[in-house]
Amino acid sequence: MTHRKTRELILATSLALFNELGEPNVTTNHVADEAGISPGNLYYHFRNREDIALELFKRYLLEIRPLLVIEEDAEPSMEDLWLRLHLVFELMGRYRFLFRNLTDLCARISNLQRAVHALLDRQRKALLLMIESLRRQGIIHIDGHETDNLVETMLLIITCWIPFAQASSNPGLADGQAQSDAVAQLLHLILPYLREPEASQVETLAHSYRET
Amino acid sequence: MTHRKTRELILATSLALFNELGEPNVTTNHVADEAGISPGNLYYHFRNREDIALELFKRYLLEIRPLLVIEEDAEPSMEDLWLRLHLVFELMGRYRFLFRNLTDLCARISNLQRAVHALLDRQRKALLLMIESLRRQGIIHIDGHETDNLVETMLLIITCWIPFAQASSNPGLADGQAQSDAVAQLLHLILPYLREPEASQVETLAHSYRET
DNA sequence: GTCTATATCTAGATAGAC
DNA sequence: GTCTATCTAGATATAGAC
Repeated sequence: MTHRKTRELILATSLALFNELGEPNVTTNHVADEAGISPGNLYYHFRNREDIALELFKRYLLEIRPLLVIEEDAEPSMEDLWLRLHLVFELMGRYRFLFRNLTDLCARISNLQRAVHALLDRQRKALLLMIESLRRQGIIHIDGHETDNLVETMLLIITCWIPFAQASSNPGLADGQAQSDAVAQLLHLILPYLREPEASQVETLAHSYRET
Repeated sequence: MTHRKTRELILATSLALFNELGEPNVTTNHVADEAGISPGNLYYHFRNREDIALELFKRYLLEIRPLLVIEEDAEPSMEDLWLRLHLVFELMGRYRFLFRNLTDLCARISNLQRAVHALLDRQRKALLLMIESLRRQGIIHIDGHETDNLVETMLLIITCWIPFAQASSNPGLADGQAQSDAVAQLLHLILPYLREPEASQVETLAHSYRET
């Protein structure tokens, strides 16, 4: 087996186990066992478990980054945004161990705190650009002060929908139901500020979304 | 030292350390050391660390319960609700280790998952009664379907504002700034549905709240 | 690159003296 | 009730053979 392949196997196995059991509850032995390699071999490829988690976080970053790019002069429709949100939440679900206990991970892995902070800022800016754009198009009607609060609440939901779904015993984290609920929740947040016909459209969309 | 007193000392010391460092990062030795007793003594009073965490959770339940009682026919003003929310968030701050990684705690401590689930239901009902009451008084204008979404989002913020504040590196968790931010965030959530003059009042309130 | 064997270390937990 | 001493288990991490 080539170097690259074993490394990838370890990462894939770790991701699956981390997501299922929570990263703190998965030992390196457990990962090695599940991957069908020896513990020693695992330590040939990674310095420790934090190293694995950090690599997985980097990959998450690589995948999320393009989803946060909002063109300054773009004029996205509500459907564009809905699609975007959907992709973000789907991605988060695939790396859900990261969000299950973000605080502890940050405390344990050096540099992660800063990276997470930067990511939050990036998301905040993307949301702001998004709202601004909708406002320019006249789709949404909201004043500047309210915008800040709306953005912060959206950010909270985006950051925390996974632990909340788990606390609520929402079983649909793997099959995508929890993701749909969270997207619907976000859409509902901006509903009061939307003009017609977008308001009705979003309401219908969010409703049908919850059903799936 | 009487039995009761040492037990209380262990609980108080554990709560402080759990809040500061996160429950998974605090060992029984650490607690004993900080409390100025021997590790053996700690195990005389508690079976293990989970036992301590569980006892702290029970005390949290005892304190939160009266705050969730909403009289069926009560007619609370916005200020009553604001005060109520403030008390709830202050209490949560004092037991913040519980919310820092609720998912892991539930996974590790048997029966906690069920208790947390019951607590969430109780909170959901209290929020619903609260909204219903405001609606009966004509203070708030919102249809039934929207109410469910609003309640669920409020519940998410209540459950997750602590990990979010930590992820955002909000340093004010101990001094109460994060609590104020969270209360303001909740108030803003119902703002679009409020009639005048309550809307303006709440806006002013939330604004001044963030300043403190 | 991968294995087996093992060293090290830490936290959880208990026994028995006082 | 509290202490000291200690045992155990389990996880991390390394050494050295293949």
